[in-house]
Amino acid sequence: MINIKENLALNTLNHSCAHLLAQAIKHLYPQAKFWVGPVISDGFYYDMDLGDAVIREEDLGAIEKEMKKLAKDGKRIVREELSREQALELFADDPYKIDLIENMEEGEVISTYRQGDFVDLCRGPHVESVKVLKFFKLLKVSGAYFKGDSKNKMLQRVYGICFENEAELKDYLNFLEEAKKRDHKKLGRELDLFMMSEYAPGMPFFLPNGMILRNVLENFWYSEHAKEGYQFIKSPIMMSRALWEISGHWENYKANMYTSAVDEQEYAIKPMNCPGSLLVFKNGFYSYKDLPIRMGELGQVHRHEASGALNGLFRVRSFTQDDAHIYMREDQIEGEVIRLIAFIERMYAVFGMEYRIELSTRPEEKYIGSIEVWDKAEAALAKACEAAGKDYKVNPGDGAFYGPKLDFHISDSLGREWQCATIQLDMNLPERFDITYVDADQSKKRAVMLHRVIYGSIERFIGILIEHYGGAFPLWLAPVQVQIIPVLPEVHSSYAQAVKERLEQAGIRVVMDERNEKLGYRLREAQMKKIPYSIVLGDKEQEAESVNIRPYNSQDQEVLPLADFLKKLESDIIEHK
RNA sequence: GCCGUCGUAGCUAAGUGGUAUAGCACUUCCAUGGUAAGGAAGGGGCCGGGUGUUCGACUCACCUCGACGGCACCA
Repeated sequence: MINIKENLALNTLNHSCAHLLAQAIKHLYPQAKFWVGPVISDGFYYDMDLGDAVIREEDLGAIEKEMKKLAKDGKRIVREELSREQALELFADDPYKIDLIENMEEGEVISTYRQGDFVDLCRGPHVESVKVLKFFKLLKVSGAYFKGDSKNKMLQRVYGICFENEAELKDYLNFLEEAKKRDHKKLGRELDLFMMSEYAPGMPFFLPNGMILRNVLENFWYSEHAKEGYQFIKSPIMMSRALWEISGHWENYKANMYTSAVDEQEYAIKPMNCPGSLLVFKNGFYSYKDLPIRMGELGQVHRHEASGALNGLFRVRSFTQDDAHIYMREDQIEGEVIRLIAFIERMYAVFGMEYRIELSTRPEEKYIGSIEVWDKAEAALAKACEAAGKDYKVNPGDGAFYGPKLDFHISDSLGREWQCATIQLDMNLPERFDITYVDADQSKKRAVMLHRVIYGSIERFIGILIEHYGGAFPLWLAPVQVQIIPVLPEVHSSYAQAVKERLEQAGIRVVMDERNEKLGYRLREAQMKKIPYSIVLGDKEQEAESVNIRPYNSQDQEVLPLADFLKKLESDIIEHK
């Protein structure tokens, strides 16, 4: 996917288009005061204060029209440089621009760009003339906090995007169309995967079809983790306040926790799985030879996320982390992380997903532990990436307060990125829970702890998969794998039933549609449900003990002996096709 | 939480100050079909919830719940 911000020509074009937007808005809403209008990866936006006026989605057409008119006029875009005093005078009636000017570094060149009757404070660069701004589209409106701070007043933001030619714009609009078609909320309803209820906002209900998908993913997860030497646990959903005080969640995370009083004791529903895992580790007694201990848990957590943050399966209040905590010696960090990177890569490859890694390092101010330990931990993560032959981008200061982390961003079939897997070193909880092992010299040593997830959250990952595959799941994941359609239900049902049982015995998820409907009608439904294989059974098939197969989204028909078809299904499923 | 939009049948939507429509789905009947919709009849609604204005509210106002697009949040 194209990143407008990183493409110099498109960046400039979009930046100029933001100015054109502001100019058009100034014409239509003369009271408008402007804050900033930067370029982003998907175009540009401009933040503004319109007083009491409100721009709605339906007003965008009129603004676009004004923009086209101005672009056609073809005014040149002229750069002017001026002194601080001149700038303050020029924007005297605009408190937002004054704010910008006053926050500029002493000695910084102050420049403006003028096009006809509109002038804006700006570093540039810009295109020569508004004439080249032809292929743009205003996309959405929203509120946005002044300076991005929720304590501040909310401004209005208009988003748009601009391209160099018609075809590129069209491609982009098609991409938006396609993304909309794949919306997991829509497909989740159409394919009966999950539902939401106003009685449990942000807490998805899995329907039978979605439950199959989920079970397949979980079973795959368990078996792959078993191969990697993981042990599995299940810790309670609800634990006493005393535990959360030890972990620090009571102090730092209480606002997002669901709590309840039981027998006059306070309890909290777990927002994270680590404390439960730590209790299990402490329940044992480990020698240096036992480490690393890899302790996995598909743990359901609840977090009271802000109402406005909820979004289908992507952001929920109840979700299941495919969590694991690895307890080890300091000298094992690098090897363990290398192993994890390979493991994560293997898991994602099954879904045909590429990924890139970001390394987040020690925060500037709020962090625990010594700089030496941080440096060591960061170096271990970086070294592991290098040893694994993986490029990574450093996010300075973006680590958690308790340790540095590696984040994995996967890209789906539309090129959109999602942060899923994460590997986090934790220098905090082992202290708080006094996690130790016995070393070779009989002394107690502090164990190092790693948190990691691969799917991230099962719910969210399912949402991503739905959009990634557009609801057309590969055979091994599909809730229904084969739809059997007897040509004449009354005549061919017994053969169809025999085929169904044969497939079921082999563990294939199969349904039969013996409704009294036309063949074309039933076939159409099977296609709309995106079932990988529709098989049609009539006289010919019955006589030859064969099946007539039509794969999803294909016009092709193939006739195979039943036994061959079954063999093909079984091997494809094993290979996660 | 904030800004904006929205909430009518299982789904997608239309609609008006006088208790409501369509398509798909569903049920029944007819049609007995070979690769994307055969025909007919029928059932189905606290018009998200509450309060108010009104002779009368699905429609107007206010409150509330929920959803969606962003913002903030995602230690």
